[in-house]
Amino acid sequence: MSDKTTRERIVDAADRLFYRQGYAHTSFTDIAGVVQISRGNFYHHFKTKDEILEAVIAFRLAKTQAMLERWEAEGKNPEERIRHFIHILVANWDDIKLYGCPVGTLSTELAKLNHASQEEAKRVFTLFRTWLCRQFADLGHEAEADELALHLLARSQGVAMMANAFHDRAFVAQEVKQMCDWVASYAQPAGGSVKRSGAAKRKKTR
Amino acid sequence: MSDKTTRERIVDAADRLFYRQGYAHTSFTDIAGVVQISRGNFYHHFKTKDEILEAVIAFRLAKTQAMLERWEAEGKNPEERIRHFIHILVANWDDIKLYGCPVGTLSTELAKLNHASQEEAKRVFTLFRTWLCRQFADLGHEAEADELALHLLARSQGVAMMANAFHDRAFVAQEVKQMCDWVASYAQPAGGSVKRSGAAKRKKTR
DNA sequence: GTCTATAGATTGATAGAC
DNA sequence: GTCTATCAATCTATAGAC
Repeated sequence: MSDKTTRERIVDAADRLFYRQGYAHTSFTDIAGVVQISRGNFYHHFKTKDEILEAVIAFRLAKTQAMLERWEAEGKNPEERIRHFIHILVANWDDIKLYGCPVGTLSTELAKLNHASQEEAKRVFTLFRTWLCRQFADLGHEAEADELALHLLARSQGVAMMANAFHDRAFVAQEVKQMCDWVASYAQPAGGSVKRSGAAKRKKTR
Repeated sequence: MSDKTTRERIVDAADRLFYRQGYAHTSFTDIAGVVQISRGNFYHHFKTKDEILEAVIAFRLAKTQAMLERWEAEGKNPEERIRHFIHILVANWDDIKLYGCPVGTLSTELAKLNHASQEEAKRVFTLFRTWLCRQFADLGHEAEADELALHLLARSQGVAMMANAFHDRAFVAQEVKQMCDWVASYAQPAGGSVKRSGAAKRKKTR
């Protein structure tokens, strides 16, 4: 931690503060307070506040990419890999409860600000989407892979939103289980007697 | 429009601006520009910016309540009423694409600001939740009604988030159809041969 | 009820000493 | 590379004339 460059420490602090307070509401004073440098010193590392945001987004993109590659290596099969994604909701419960999903909340905030970096921020979503898409394709559902990826992305975003609004951990756990079951229904050999549609139409009785 | 009181015009303008720009990023100057009054004149109607937010939230609660009562009266049965809810995503597509869901985005912003009115803002969610809960109960699913309401609320929030991020109208239409089909599966006489999963399944021991 | 003028604090950003 | 001092703009909020 102490061997990080000042620039890295600024990005680290800004990353956390943008997540917890929002971008617009986080000031140089806030970041300086965490990093323990003077406000003037900022401008040796970044010319504008927007540049800090760009660095934070690049940082998040890199972190996300690394995480997806880790899941890719660790998961024994696509189903297990997708479950890794779904379980973010459980693993990050404490943060999501308080601040929502970092990807979704930054995306919506920048959209409202009509910020120049909004498209770049949405690329974090695209990383997940593309990765999930490939997993579903590997499960043998090439034709609908992207559609399934978007569907799962939407559901996890919705659950994160409800978690933030209602702080109901049992609901999150239940939705996580449902999503895992839904993925499992796509991991079965296709073309059999098991039918599903969209969300998860039908599942065999247990 | 022109026969509205100045106070009402302020709340109207603030409502729209808070939605499109976010609360923190909307200034008195912005609102004054829309309402066409001087900044000083604000304080004759509201003591603080927070008071404007309170009025906006109260306004949204009243609007939502009225809308739910309209759906209640217009819908011939619970299934049709719930479809009214789902179709907000289609009816408000243009706004959602640009600014997301007004309920969800205000809720997450106030959570990040740790704003005093955050709980009040979340009550809009609760209005929908309670209303949906009663519809599912009327469909004969009392035991799991609240769970189903939360599930549907989460899904619509997730779809709104994806709509805002990817601007994919076809995806929204498809998800809307899936949600309607899902509701329909609960409108069938229970205990028959139609099986559903998703939120549907019997609640397990908890 | 609406205005102008302005206070007082904070914002993002700059200049220059060390 | 870090600091202090400071600028100009903007913010919420107040005071007082009309």
